[in-house]
Amino acid sequence: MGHHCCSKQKVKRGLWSPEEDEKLIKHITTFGHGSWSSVPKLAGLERCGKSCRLRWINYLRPDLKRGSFSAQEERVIVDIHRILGNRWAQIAKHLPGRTDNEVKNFWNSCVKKKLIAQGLDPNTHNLLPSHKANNNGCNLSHPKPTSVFFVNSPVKDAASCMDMNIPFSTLLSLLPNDPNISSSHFSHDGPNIPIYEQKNPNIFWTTEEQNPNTSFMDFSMVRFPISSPPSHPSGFGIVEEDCLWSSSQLQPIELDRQDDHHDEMLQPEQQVKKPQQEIIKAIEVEIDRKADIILTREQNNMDSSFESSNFGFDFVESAVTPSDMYCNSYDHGDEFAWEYC
DNA sequence: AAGATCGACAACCGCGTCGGG
DNA sequence: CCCCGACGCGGTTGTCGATCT
Repeated sequence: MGHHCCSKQKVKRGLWSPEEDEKLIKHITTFGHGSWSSVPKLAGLERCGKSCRLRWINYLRPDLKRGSFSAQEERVIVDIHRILGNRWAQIAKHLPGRTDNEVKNFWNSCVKKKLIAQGLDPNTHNLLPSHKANNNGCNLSHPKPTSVFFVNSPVKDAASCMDMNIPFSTLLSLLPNDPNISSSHFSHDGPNIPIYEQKNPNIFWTTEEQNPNTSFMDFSMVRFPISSPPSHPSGFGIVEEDCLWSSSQLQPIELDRQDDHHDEMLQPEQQVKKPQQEIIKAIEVEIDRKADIILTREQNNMDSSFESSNFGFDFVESAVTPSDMYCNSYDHGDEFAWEYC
């Protein structure tokens, strides 16, 4: 039985033999792949085009980096995953020589387990409910730290945080349309920037007024509470999806929507109508740019203590420190450690 | 030594998107 | 505007070697 994608052909399945690899390499290096559907026939392979493509991309490509992931690569993966969720192809783009499949496998077999062992939900990068319960009030049953989360050295200077500002707008393509979410109040550190409030009482969530200890991600001037609810794997299911902010100009961009209550805060000239696809594209570009910054910083600052950063201290702190939990942080050589008690 | 289990990773499957006819 | 094929992506399954019992 052939694949549904190439039912007319007799195709072989399963692992590739060295002979098949050789044929495919020879064909592609000579002629290029062109249309993948025609590759099997031209290369003399009894495989479907899809299988050839996968074999080439994931295994035979000459620019692939083989071998296990470095600690640096691991950190990059965790950092980008925190923003993007399971968007393996996007993550892999920022790890030269690595494929989406490789990143995905590495995540599932290794990183995921590490995060769980640290009491973190691998989907949201927040503390697991069981750990929250165990750690409430620093009770006597846990006189010592129960888990330590090592993060790359935090940034202490605002300039770095500014550089590392996570594209607030980039998050939005990932967001669910959650009726429980509204932009309920605004911060005035700079331009009118909304801070969103999760209304679902079942979800752990605070606002600045409610709890002064609440952590915020600092995206340039955008203050963004990130005790993220589990409504989205990326952990950012907290912003109304139809309203975007340009990270460069910090202007809200309204998507097609009539009943939007954000209008009251916008000057008419600030309201920019754009097709959603166009905005999503722009967001993708911004994701790439920011992820490149992350990668560059990882590469440049492996040995420094307080100069390197993933997303900056605020980001990491808020990602792992719910406001109702007591946390200690301390310098741990070239890493920074959080201990939950 | 042999079978069971586990982990890593290769490969497959199904679905969404895009572009050409 | 619709259809269809190609492609890309993420989730899942399969395979195989290592380790355990």
